[in-house]
Amino acid sequence: MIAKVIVDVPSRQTDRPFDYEVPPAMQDWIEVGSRVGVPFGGRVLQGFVIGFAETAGIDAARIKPLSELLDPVPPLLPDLIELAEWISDKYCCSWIAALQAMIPAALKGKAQRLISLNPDEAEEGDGLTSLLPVELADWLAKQGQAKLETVQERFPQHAAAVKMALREGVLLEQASIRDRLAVRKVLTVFPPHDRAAAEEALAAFPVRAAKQRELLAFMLERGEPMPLAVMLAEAGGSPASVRSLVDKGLLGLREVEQQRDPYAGREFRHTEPLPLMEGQQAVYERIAASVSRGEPQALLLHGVTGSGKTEVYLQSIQHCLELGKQAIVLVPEISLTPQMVERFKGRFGDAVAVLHSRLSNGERYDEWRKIRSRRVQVAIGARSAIFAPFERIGLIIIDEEHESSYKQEESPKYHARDVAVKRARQHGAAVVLGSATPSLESFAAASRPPAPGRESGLLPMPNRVGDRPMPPVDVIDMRAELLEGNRSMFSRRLHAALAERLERGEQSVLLLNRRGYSTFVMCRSCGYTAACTHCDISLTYHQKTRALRCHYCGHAELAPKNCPSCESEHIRYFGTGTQKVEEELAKLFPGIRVIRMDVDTTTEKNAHEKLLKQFGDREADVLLGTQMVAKGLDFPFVTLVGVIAADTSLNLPDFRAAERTFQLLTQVAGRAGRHHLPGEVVVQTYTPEHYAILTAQHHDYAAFIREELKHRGVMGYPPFCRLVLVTMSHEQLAQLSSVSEQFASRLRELAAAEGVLDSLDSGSKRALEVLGPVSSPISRMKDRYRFQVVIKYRGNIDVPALLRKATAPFLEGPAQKQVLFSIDVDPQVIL
DNA sequence: AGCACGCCGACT
DNA sequence: GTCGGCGTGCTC
Repeated sequence: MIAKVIVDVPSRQTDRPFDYEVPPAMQDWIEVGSRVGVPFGGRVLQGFVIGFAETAGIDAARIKPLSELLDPVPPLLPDLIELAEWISDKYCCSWIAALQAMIPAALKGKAQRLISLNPDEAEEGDGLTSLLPVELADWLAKQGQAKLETVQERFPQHAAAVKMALREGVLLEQASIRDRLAVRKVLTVFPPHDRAAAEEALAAFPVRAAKQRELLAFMLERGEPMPLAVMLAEAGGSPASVRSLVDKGLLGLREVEQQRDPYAGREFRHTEPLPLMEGQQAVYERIAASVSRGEPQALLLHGVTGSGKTEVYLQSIQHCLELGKQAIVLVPEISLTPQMVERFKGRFGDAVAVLHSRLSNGERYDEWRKIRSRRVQVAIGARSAIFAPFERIGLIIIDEEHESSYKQEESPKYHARDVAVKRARQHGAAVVLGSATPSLESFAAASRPPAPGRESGLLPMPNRVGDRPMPPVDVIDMRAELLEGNRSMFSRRLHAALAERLERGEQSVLLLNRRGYSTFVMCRSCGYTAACTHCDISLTYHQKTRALRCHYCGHAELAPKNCPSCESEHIRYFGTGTQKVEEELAKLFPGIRVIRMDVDTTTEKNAHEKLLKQFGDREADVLLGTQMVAKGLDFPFVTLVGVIAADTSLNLPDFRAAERTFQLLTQVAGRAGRHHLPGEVVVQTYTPEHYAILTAQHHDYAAFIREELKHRGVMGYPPFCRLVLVTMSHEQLAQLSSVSEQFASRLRELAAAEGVLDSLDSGSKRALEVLGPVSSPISRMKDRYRFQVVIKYRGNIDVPALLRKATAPFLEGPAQKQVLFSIDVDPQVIL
C-alpha cells in the first residue's frame, strides 16, 4: 500500500504529494488525515496523509517506507484534507500551509535526533571501549536512548568522540518527530495503597515527626489523590516532609497528566430559551428549516444592533443538536468576550469548546481535543474555528459577518466566510451570516432573486428587543467648532455630554481609531517628518515610553528634542491618538477615571477581559479605545458614545473606507442605551455631509447601501467584480521595478490568450483587467521595496491558474535574490 | 527548507 | 596535491 503524503516543507518545489510505502504494522491504523513522520532528503519530517494508492507513480526502488505514525487518532478528517486542497487552489498558497492552519500549533511536530549504543558493537566490546569514553558509554547504556541535544549538553567535551562513533556505527542515530506539545503534568500525591499498614505506621510514628504524622493522617482521611501544591496549601508542611513519607512507601507521588480548562472553576448559570419575538420567531423557523434540509444557500441575518440575534443563534444551535449534528459559531476575536462565552456556556454547558487566540498552545490543544474526541457538539471561536474537526456539521454561524478579521492576513490568506460556505456544502450544513451592517458582497449575494421554488436568503430583523428606540446621533461639524474658536479635540457638545454623565454617575464610551499619542512628528522649520528607517511610513509618538514607534514593523526610537535634520527646536507633534485623548480627559475633568483599551494596553494575557470587567463593575467613567471598543459590548450604564474623529477611517485611500466608516459608526452607536437608560451618540467629523456619516446618523442601512453600490458600480469594485492583489517586494528597487513590469505584461499576455483580457466596462460576461504595477501605498516595509498589481475580473475565470503560470518564470534562480510574490485573493484592503 | 553533489582558492 | 567555499537541484 502506498500513502500519498504532503511533507512539511514550505517551498514551491515540494508542494505536491510524495509516495511512501505503508509498513504492514501501520496499515490498520493509518487513515486519510493521519500525521506521519517520513524520511525526506536525508532527514525525518512531519507530513500528512492525503490519500492512498495501490502502486506508486515512480520507480518502486525509490520508494521509502513511512517511519512513524504520530497519532492513534488522525488529527484531520477526509473532509478537511479535501478542504485544504480547495484552499491552496483558491487562495494560491501551499498545500502544507493550508493543512497547518487546520491543526493546533501543539501538533506542529519537529524532528529530534535520538542516539543509542549499537547492541552488536556492545557485545563485541572492543569498538565500544576504544571509541567511546567510559563515562559516556555507561551513561548511554543506562539511558538506552538519549536525545542528541542532551548528549551535547551533558558531555560537551566528547563531541568529537560522538561524531566518530556515529560514523563508525558504534552509536546509532534515529530521527523521530516530537510534538511541541506540553502535556500539562501536575505532581500529585496519592494516599497509601495499603491503608492498614499506613495506619499502623502512623501509630508507631516517632513523636518528633509531627509534621509527617499530620500529613499522613490528612491523606488517610481524604483517601483521594490530590495535587501536591493543593495538599501543602491545605495541610501545611513542606515538600521535604512529603518526600520522606514517599521514601517510606507510605504515600505515592507521581506526575499526572492534566487537561487544561481555561474555564475551570467558573460557574455558568444555566439559561433556558427565551420566548422569541415575532420577528425573531420567523427568522428562527427559516434557519431551523434550512438546518433540517441542509440547504446550500447561505442565509443573511440582517438584524439591527440589539435585535436579539444571539438568542436566535442559540435556539438554532439547539435545533441542530437535536438532529444529532454539531455546530460551529464564528465570532470576531475581539467580541469573544466573557459575556459572549457565558451565553453559550450558560445554554449548552459542557457541550461547548471555546477557541480563541488568548489561549496558550496547550489550552487550545485541549479545547481542540474535546472537539475531535466528540466530547463537545458546539465550537465557538475566531476565524480558525471554522476548521473544528467535527464529523457531522449541521450549522455554521458567522456573527458580525462583515468583520475584516475573518480574512487571514498571512498565508493562507483565506476568508472564513467563504471557507464556511465550502465546508457547509461538504457536510450538507446550513450557513447563517449575521450582521447589523452586512458587507456589500453578502448583501448583494443574498438579495439576488432566489432560484425558482426557493425562498430568499435575506432574513431581516429590523426591530430591537423590547422595541427600544435606536439612540439619537448628533453629528458635530468640527470645522464650525474651529471657526467659533474651539481648538480642543472635544466639541462643546461632547464636552457637555461627558460632564453630564460624570454628574449623573453614568458611563461613556469614546472611540478614536488611532493609537499612540501623536500620529506624526514634523519639524516646523524645515518640514522634516519622522519616518521609519525600514518602512516608508511616519512614526507615531508614544508618550509613556517617550518613543517614536512604527506601527508596521515595531521599530522604535527615542523621540528627538531637536530636529535631526536642521537641529531646530521647532519640532512638533501633530494628530491625536488615544494616549493624547486620555491625557486631555484628565486635564478637562480632574479625577475622571478612564480605561484606555487599544493594542498597547491589551497585549497581556486576559488584559482585554480584565479591562472590560473593570468597566462593567463601574470602576471607570470612560472607556476610551480604538475600534475594539465598538464590538459587542453590552453595559447597562453606558448612555453616551462619543466618536472623536469619524474621518480617520473615512479618509483612508481604500475602496472600502466608506463601508468601514458606516459599519464602525453603526456598531459603536449600538453600544449606547441598550437597557433602561436612554442613550445618546455624538459623532465629531470634518465631513458631516458624507453619505456614510449621514446614513449612519439615521441608522439607515438601506440608504447607505444604495449610495455605496452606486459608487462601487461606477468605480468598478466588488461586488461588481472580484479582486486579486499581487504584492511584489525586493531590497533593490531597480530589480523589483523590472520584474514587476515583466510580470504584469506576461499576465496580460496570458489573459489575452485565454480571451478574457477586456475592460470591465465592456458588456462581456468574462472580463479581466490588470492594473499596475504601481508602488504599494506602503512603498517600503522592513527594508524591502513594494510594488503591487491589482487584478479586477468578472465571470468564471481561473485566476489562480493564470497567476501560477504568470509567476513561474520569476521563481527560478537563487531563492534569496528572487523577488517575493505575495498573492491576496479577495483582499480586504488594497489601499 | 536542508542536505548533497559539484566546480575553483589557501593550505599541509 | 587536498580541504572546503557555498552555488544549483532534489527530496517519494
